[in-house]
Amino acid sequence: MGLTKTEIFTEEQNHLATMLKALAHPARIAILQQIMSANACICGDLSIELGLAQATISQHLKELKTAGLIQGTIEGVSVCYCINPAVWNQLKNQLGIFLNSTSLSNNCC
Amino acid sequence: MGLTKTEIFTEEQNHLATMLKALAHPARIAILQQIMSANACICGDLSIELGLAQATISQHLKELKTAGLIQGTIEGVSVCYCINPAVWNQLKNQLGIFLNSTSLSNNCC
DNA sequence: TAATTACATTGCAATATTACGATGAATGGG
DNA sequence: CCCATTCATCGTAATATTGCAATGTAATTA
Repeated sequence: MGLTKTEIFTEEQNHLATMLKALAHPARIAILQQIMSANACICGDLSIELGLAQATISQHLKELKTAGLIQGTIEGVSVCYCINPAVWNQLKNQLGIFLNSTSLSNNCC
Repeated sequence: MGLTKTEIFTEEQNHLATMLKALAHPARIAILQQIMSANACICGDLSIELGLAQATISQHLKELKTAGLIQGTIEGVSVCYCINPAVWNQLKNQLGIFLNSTSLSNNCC
């Protein structure tokens, strides 16, 4: 099938999964790290820096943008990308709750 | 191609991506939430609770186990799954560093 | 206006994921 | 030993992802 049964799960579960999926690729992690380390927009040299074709980088950027994690503004000929703070913080919170919802002291298995 | 160029990225980036990929499905999030809310091992009733076929749940559990996020021990006829605290904490740390490596005060885009 | 630069989009090919029925393997009860 | 229970694995179908060359689009420059 290859089709996730989203209707079975809660809005929250689906949303978190979507965000994590956007992060779950080394290229996208590298892109985000670049953007964050520049603390401002890194424009189009990501292709050279990461060693992936321009079309590939553009596609990854689109996925991150669709997830809402980054935003891009046109700056002359090039485009400037940076983190979307609202979505980023929201993810941080939701993920924090999820990852901390266990007391890691279970002597079960 | 459909084949990630892992050789281009750092060990850390690949590892984080692998962990996030394991989490990036609503069913696996739901499974982990169940396991955590029980604070101990939930065995095989996940299939009924989540409304997915037994084979599907088993496959998701395998992915979580392969990622190291959970561990399972045989308990008679059934199998008991619970969080692997070491890997879980390691992920929490690595993810925390990643998500906090930006000062969200950029007035860029 | 023509050429250049910077991205986006399209169209592929290769591979991965998701879901499930059917079947296999191991354990426990009778 | 036989059978039910529990879980894993296999096979398969539908769909998604990854990567890139080629091409399209919009703005800047000459």
